[in-house]
Amino acid sequence: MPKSKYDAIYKDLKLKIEAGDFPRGELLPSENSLIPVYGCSRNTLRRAIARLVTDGYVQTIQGKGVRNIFIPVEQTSYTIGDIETFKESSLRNQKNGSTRVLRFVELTADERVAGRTGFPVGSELYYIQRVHSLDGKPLILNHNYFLKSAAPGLTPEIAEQSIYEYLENTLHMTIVNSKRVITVEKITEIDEKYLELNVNDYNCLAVITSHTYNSDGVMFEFTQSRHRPDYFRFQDNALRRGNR
Amino acid sequence: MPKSKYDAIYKDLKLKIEAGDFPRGELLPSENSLIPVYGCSRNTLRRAIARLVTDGYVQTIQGKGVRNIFIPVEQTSYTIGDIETFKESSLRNQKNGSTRVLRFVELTADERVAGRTGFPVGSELYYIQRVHSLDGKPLILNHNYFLKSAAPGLTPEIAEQSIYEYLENTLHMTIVNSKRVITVEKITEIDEKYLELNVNDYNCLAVITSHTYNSDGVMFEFTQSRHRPDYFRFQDNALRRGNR
DNA sequence: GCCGATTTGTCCGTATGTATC
DNA sequence: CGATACATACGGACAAATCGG
Repeated sequence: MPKSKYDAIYKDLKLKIEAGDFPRGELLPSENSLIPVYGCSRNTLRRAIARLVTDGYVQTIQGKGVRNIFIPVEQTSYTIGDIETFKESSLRNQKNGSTRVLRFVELTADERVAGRTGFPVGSELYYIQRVHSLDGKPLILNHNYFLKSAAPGLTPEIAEQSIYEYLENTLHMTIVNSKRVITVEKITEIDEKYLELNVNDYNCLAVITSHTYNSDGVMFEFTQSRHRPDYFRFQDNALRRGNR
Repeated sequence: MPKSKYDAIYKDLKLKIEAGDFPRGELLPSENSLIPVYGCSRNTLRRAIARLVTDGYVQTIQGKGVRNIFIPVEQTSYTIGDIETFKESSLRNQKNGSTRVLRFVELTADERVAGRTGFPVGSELYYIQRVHSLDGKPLILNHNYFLKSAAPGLTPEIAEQSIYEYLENTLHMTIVNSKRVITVEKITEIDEKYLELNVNDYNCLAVITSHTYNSDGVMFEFTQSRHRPDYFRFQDNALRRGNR
């Protein structure tokens, strides 16, 4: 359900582009010709197009038009500049995702935990360790830390389903943004065990470290996601802004 | 030099935030109070703020205000959602970057090259192999393919300086966007040799594969950047758009 | 090279909706 | 409930780039 007019236009254009309704590499109909089609103002249409630009679907050239540069990509990619839960990603890829909870404990942040996560010393936290599998193959080992005061009532049962669903739908929390860092790290014995890896094969893996914020401005989650290197794929569309 | 009014406001607010002029975690002055400060319309101010949101500097909450969520980060990070050249990155980090050209050849894309790069079979290409070092330490091994028709006149001398500077300032090409994929791959003998790695230590590295487009809509560059795993850092700020 | 038509980029003012307090 | 703050939407004006005659 589109939450606004420009969002509806954005989604419609996106679908049409994905469906190949516009020739690849060519220009889309001009803004002025699309305005009557959608019955909107120019600003509204331009807002929809701006989103397509950041998605890497089109590029705009002043004086010429809007070029379709969409290329169908591997659907198996893990994430694309948006916050997406494992469950959402599984559904999008029409795969059979499953989650196993390895550990579920409550703890108080000491110096060591505080330094690692960024939570203040003394914070009451949930620490959850989970393995995400796709079609039965373990792909991701997750270490989650949730601030208990912001995400109260978490249980192992919820962790096995979807924590974000619980936070958003039951607690009505609004998740806003997530600062992520991707690095490559050495494999630990825990990784080796739960991701069924062999040091003699790959001896490192991809790690996504993220600090996630809600609309109260509190960092309520720290997560370290450890990904099997042979299945890890992270996509991005970068724009050149330069100093011009 | 700001290229527009909203860009000037964006840069000014960004600097003020980085300088700590606004209390961290608190709300910025409201839009209405900033409008007279900058002498602009509300739309223009909101456009500047929208950029700060995508940068992860602030978050906006309807009915409340704009919260400063800036956290100073490691400057050593390689890249942040923008296309940045190695030279620009070195300067930003105030490091002493240097580039060594290992190979510089012209070739015609055969089946194998075409499949790997995405250029059509028969394309005339430059193939350039380079090592980027920071403070004398080799960090990145680059395999660049440039479309000769779009980037004519490349030389090893240019490749040792900055190819993008040549493309943008001399050829007046406008670089628009770059589709990137990050993966983790096994080390090859070439990596081992030029990045001074040891298989017994790390046996894989971070790989950024990118397809870059100019304003003519032609993919003129394919590049594979192979990064030392112990120095690789990729930052990102993801926004939760969900389905709400 | 100039001119005019087309197309995107920037900016403004206003009105209305919605969430917070 | 009212005041405040951000979100959406509209319409208009002018600038800047592109392209064809």
